[in-house]
Amino acid sequence: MGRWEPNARGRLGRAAMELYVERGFDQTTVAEIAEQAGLTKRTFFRHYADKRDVLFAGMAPLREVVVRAVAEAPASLPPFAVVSLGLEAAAEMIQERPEDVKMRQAVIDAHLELQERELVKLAALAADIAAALRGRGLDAWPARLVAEAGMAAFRVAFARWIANSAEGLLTQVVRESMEELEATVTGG
Amino acid sequence: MGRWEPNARGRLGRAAMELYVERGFDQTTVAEIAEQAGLTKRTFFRHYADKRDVLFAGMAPLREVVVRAVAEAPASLPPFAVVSLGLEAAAEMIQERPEDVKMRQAVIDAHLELQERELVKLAALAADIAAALRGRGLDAWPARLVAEAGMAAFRVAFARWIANSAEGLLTQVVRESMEELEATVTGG
DNA sequence: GCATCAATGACACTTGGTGTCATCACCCTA
DNA sequence: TAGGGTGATGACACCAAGTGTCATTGATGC
Repeated sequence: MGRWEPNARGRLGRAAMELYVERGFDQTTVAEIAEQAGLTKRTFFRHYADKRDVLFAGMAPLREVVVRAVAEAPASLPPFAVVSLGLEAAAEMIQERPEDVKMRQAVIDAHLELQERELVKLAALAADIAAALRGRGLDAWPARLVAEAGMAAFRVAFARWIANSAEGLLTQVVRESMEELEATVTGG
Repeated sequence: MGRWEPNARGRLGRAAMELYVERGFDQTTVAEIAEQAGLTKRTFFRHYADKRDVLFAGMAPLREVVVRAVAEAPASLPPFAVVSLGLEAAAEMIQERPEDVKMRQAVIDAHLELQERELVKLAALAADIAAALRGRGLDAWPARLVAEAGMAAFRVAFARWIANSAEGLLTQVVRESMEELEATVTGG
């Protein structure tokens, strides 16, 4: 038993999510989050960079999974197929907890400032993918191009999956989105 | 001669840009901007939603140009070609003042919070394009998909144009980026 | 001249976020 | 077993972004 209750970060994160869902993101102050977690405002900012960071702290493992999938994809695969593989791996991870994901997304979709943060995080993910592609020998600009285009397809697939609960597995929607992109860009 | 100097909004915008360039975005307070423009902090927020808004207020005409180009494109053109046309129209507009654009972009690239805002603005532009495509009879999800993919190619082209001053006309870089996307997605 | 209106100023207030120092439990070592 | 780090937290002051509200002021229309 420590002087402090264990898992301060986890308590803060849970308290924040509860309040964000209950009363909305901007009707929640950091002081309230900290109080609910039995801590102080200052301590909140020691665990999370800012109020929005709570919603996006879980993306780190996602990045690892995607980058590994891209790096370990068969050398014979064309770049776009490699990106597709990586993003399907992400989809697999995401769809493990559909309810949590959808609740989180509802909070994000209700606040522009959270969508801003979401977009930079996804852009960072695209940059990671591009770096992994460069590691496979692809030139910098083509790598970035195919990574960003893949992320675009992924974003649309994710939105579609969120919007339509009967949509099935996210991996499947992502794969379809990739194929549809290929078809429509080719001249469909 | 009014009680107040004319063009308060313009003065605020110019003052803000000067200070952002001179000393950096977050070393500039709204009070300083207002003072330099001969106004008060409160008046700044009557003309701009927030400190970042100054950098993105000029995007409205861009949206109009792109949406019109998409709406008026020949009916026979496939969707991706239509998006390409729209974004080339945007490129044409942007490349009219290369120095201003590059200075503005240098400020944005130096601050993550500004990149956040840039990404939502571009996402909004993609949403506008998707809406224009729906107006041409395309279904919602494919419209969004091709609009987002086109914006991805545009973003990469723009970054490439900014990074390489000898790159020539932005319209040309955008067109090449679109073609490269098509080639690489098809299986290059 | 007089009422109205739009733009600005003045001012208080909330909140996010940071800097700084004190405190307290735990651990290691002599 | 005493004592000195160490790391996490609390306490507190502080700055700057952004908002609500009311007063002021010049222009405009009647």
